[in-house]
Amino acid sequence: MNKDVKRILLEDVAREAGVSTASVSRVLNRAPHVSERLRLKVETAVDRLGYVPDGTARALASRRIGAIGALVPTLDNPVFSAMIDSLERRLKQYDCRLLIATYRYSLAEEVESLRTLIQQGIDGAVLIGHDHLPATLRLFQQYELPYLTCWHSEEDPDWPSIGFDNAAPARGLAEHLVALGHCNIGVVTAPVEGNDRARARLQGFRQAIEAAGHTLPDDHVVTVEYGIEEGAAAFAKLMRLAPRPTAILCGNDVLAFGVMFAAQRAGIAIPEQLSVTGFDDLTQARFMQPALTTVATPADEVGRLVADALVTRIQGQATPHRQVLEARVVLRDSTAPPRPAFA
Amino acid sequence: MNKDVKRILLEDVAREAGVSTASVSRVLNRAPHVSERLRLKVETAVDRLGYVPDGTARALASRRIGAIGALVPTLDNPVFSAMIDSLERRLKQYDCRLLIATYRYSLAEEVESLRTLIQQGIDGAVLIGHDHLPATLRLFQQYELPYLTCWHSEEDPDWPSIGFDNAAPARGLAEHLVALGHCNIGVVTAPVEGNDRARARLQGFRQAIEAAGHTLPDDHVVTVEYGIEEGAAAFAKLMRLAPRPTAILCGNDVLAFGVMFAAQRAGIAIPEQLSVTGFDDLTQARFMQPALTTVATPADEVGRLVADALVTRIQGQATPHRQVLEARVVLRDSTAPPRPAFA
DNA sequence: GGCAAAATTGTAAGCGCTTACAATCAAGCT
DNA sequence: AGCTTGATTGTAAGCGCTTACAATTTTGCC
Repeated sequence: MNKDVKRILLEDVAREAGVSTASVSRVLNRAPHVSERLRLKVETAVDRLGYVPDGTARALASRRIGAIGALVPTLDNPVFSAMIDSLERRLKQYDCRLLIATYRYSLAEEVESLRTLIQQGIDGAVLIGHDHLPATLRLFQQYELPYLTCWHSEEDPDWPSIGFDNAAPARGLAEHLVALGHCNIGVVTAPVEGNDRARARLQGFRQAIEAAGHTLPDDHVVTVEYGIEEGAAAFAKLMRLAPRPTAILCGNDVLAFGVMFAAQRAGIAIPEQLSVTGFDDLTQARFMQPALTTVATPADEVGRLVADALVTRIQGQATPHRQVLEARVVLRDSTAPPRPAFA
Repeated sequence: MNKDVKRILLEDVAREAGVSTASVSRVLNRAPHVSERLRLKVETAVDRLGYVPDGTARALASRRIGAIGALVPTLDNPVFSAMIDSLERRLKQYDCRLLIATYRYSLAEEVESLRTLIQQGIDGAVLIGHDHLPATLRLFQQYELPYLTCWHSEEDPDWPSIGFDNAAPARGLAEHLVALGHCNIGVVTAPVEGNDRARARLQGFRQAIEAAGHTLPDDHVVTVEYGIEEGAAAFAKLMRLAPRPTAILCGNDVLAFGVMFAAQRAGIAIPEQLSVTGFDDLTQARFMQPALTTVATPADEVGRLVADALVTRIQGQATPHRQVLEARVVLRDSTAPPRPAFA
């Protein structure tokens, strides 16, 4: 928007059409009680003049922005970029734009980013996960802003959500390993602080292992940042244990890829000598050698539903407080019974 | 922003501080000619009241938005999400937000998205690549909006750019294959229409091959959409040729992954029986078995520099019309001399 | 100390649109 | 025909901030 361009204003359209500015505004905003004749006159004038409404003035006068904010830990993670991608496409259908802010898994930065977004103007916001600072909630309340969380399924009156259960499929994965006969299982997890998804998955792993009468000692749980290298490093650490774990549960696919690559390099055969599982079902997972057993997360669906629900809420209508989608275990070829007493 | 919240206005701050609204505004906007005493009074009042300025009003009055738009083909591609990620982080340092719109490689949709962004308010925009419709340029000119393109290095007075040469490293890759002794080379490319990067890479491949006195027949060039599956399908198609190519140049890493996976599945050894190259150097590339020879693209650097340059331009200062960064061939283990007369 | 120039602060007019409310008009009744 | 009712359109007051311009204060200098 430039100050020295002589722009065509709503007022000009009104003059051209021989009607009041209010009428033009009504036509433009599809208000009820507008006669066909008026609409026609205005529409003719609009494209004769090539009028383009000014979004900032509209926002100020109407207290509506036409944009929502999305706060994600990072776009580097394909599950988030996939979700954002589908969210953005859907929002477009509602003439709603998308403001993105990342916070590198720092909840404090999340609050700050949210504050900025609100201040600059958004009609609503979506957050990832269930872990947030109290200040985040307060901002939403203070500004009476519609909001949603996603990617988890916690029941919480403060946080409406659209997501899936992270613990259950994690449990499923671990039960699968236990059923195959594994009793010495290692876990690679992302840092759980401020990351309820990672925490839920870890808990799911642990529950299933302990329910089967085995244990998950502290030294069998390796926490690393997100990344293939990090997964590889975690593998190395777990392989120093004696006896070596016969299976490794990973908090996400990327860590699993790292484990698999490192195992390959170390000459450890998957799944014969080591079973490995992931979580997310990135496209790559099916193509790994062997294909990775993991959990399929509905990234596209989450994005789409979040768009629908948030827009609905912004329009003042209610939407379900909690929508739980399915995240299903996908058994492939990276898991097998442990090798009989080799380790 | 909600209509029924009784919000604290700049006027309230002015009253509380016992100064005029103009003074408050000046302090808030770090204007020159403000005494220390005034600043102190205002700042005290601001945090006593917990005042938060209204972005929409500010935007309307000042004709500045505090946001830039980014138009990308898709966020599904990790190189773009990485670039956007770094762009967003850098913009945050300038107190500038990021609006994202995707257009699924449809230039017509790109124009429409840009129009929407402009209409709703942005201070500038960044586009991917050099291929755009004339209407896109016209929008920028009509609104006198600062803009930038990235991810390419074409010299063009209409399109300032920050990127890298796509053709040169592609040529480098092909020359490398030729030097190894390959003379029957296949190419897998993304659709080149509206995608100058893909086109430049393809041209680079062709130039090097023909410069070496070989040919690149039409049936040796397979065009597929982005995706691992698509890469695998392209592999299958190329392997139906007789004699089979001894090397495959891929337009990007993801296609190369697809080729590699399919080759593995087909029992064709890389690089012994088939050399493969990618483009982008995604993290995965180094971890493939064998590690993928590819081209490292400076996604983070592009994001950072785009933020810097765009903000500078928005402030009315000039920046270089064209910045060419380095995209370097990374030789790894997926290429080798062709097997002596086996095919 | 007195005056011009520079620095600081205040006044008030917008920025371009929406919308409450008032005014007008057509239609339906008795 | 006269009145009520509801649909349509117009009037004009903001939305909350910035900034040109005017007013005021301070500073520098002779």
